[in-house]
Amino acid sequence: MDLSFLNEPQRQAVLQTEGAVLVLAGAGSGKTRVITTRIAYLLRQVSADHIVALTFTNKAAREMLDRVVKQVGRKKSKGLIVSTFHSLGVRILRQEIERLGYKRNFSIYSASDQLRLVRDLVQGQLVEGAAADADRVLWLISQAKNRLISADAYQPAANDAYQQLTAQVYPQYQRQLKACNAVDFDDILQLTIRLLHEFPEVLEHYRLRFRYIMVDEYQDTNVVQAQLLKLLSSFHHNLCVVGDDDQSIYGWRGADPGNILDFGKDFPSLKVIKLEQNYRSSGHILSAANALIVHNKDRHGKRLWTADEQGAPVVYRCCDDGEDESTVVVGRIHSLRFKSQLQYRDFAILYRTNGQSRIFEEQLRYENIPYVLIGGQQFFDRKEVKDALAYLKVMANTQDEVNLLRILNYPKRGIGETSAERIIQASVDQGLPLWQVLQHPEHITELGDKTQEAIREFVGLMRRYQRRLQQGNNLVGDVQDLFREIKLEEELYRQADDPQKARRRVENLHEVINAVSSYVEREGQTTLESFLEKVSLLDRDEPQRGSKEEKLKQDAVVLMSLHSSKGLEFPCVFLVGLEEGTLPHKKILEESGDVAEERRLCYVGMTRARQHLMLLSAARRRKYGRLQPRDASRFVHEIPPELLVHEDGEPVALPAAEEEQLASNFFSGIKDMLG
DNA sequence: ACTCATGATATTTTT
DNA sequence: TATCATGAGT
Repeated sequence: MDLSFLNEPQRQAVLQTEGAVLVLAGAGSGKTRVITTRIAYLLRQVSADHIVALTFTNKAAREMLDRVVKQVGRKKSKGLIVSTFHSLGVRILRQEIERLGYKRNFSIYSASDQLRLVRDLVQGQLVEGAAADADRVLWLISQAKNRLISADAYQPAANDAYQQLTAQVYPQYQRQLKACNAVDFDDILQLTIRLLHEFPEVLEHYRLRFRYIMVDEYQDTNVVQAQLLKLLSSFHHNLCVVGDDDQSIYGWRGADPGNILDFGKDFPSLKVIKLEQNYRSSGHILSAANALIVHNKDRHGKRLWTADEQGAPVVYRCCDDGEDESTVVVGRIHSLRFKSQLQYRDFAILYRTNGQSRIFEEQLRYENIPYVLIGGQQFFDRKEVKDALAYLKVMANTQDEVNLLRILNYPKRGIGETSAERIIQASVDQGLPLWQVLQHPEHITELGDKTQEAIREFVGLMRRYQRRLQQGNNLVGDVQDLFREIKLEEELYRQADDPQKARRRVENLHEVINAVSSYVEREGQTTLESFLEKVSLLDRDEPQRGSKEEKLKQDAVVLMSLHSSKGLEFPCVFLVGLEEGTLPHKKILEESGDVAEERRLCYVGMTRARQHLMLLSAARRRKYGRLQPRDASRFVHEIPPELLVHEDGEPVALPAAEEEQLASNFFSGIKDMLG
């Protein structure tokens, strides 16, 4: 096998197939290439179904699989598992979950489904000192699950009212989920672990099968995932993890950088390989990034280098205010686009919080520059989308009471809140699931004739479509007919105050149908269940309209948060809002004090840049309507001045030389067009 | 059941 | 400043 296209450490990482291996892969060091080549190399010795590669996003998984298929062909890669942790978990659960008392058609609850459940539970509780704050409770439950703390084992701190409330709600929440035959995101991993722990034959099956395990972005794993890996690799012990401790930016979500720092403790015979040669950024950019990250303690320690040129210097500029900052950035985009022959899509504006995008959007729109915004409110979080999906979810799992209640009277069909209350009461009294109770509205006393009729009609509708969908020969058509019959579109027009908004919502509704349609086309799958599973695992990168992937293809300036920029690269990056209180963020300074993670975030942003990197801050900024003075971020000061060109508020207009260059490029462009 | 006004609140968000 | 959730009023 030809490995000459790899550098020495890369080659080592590929060839070291046995035992525990930690590949410390710096930003832009070609780690995806290493992983895919490693898989290809393994495939020469073992069959595909003994190899599993885990990633964090579906997109990464898809890309990885594509590349492997390209290298070794479809036939040899058949049976290879390349998936996210969660997909692997669901796969195991669909097979084995009945052992834990769930049914195989369990639903996966989204954040909003969860929130609805918790809200109802919290309302029933009144703990002193805790306002009924479902968000916070849900967050605490999730944190607990991420640490593998079960409902019974949860120990609230005596002085924390929220934790006490959580202690009350957590077990109830878990019971409710089970009653709905539903699992939440954290459960997917948690329950998988439970299966492996409690049923040795299940563990035996998988640990025997998985002879070689590889993990990407290992710095982002949490305790549960680390444990899962330990279990799965406990027979063959061939576990290769790839990651970069300097890019660990999801600590707040339960990711434990300790996993990558202490990996050797669990695997004493560990081989460590460092990939430090960078193939992405210019020398200046790497020097500045290295200079920043050395301020962190507790790291494996890496120094990125490049064989390429030093390139353009990294520029820092302190602007007057936010407005000024946006003008400078947009002005620079204009000039660089001509000077360096860049397209719009080669520029990225990165910020700490999504709220910072607005001012740049305004400026870009004013200058007629196309842009795409990544992040913010997600497609599947929109109300109209959730409502539409709720119908489908209930058809797939009639025990899904959260969604059943959501659609019971939407669109309005004459089952008001009081009626709903009575139905719920009846369900509790009779000890039957809601769906059962609804089958016989006449058994519920106190329900008016009209309401009973409405319920009968609703149930009839649901069963009719359930039957159609189960036949499964026209998924798209069935969904379309359903939405038409319940008049969802009309409802959207009726609700909205302005027609603009309504049209946008209807469009989103159509996108749901498109999503079904493109899913059927792509996967050749036609069951409702499999579609819902895909959607629930938040495969937002499914190349449908509005996805991150699709957006990045257009020729438009990209705006996004630092978090969502990880894994991407751009010829030219603007890192904006480099101020104390924003990056590092105020909340961090006040609460966890984990400045190191903020520094890593800044580092991630800087290392996205290939040729041009500009850091910006503003001396004053409008915040919540008030103009506040701001200090430049400590991170700016941590980069030695000789690695950074400090550019002070000189006029935004182009210097004459650039003007000239611009004109000459313009003319040569015209010449090209004329042939 | 729907509208309107008030006030609290304002990180990041791979699955 | 913008948004959203909540509660009073129609």
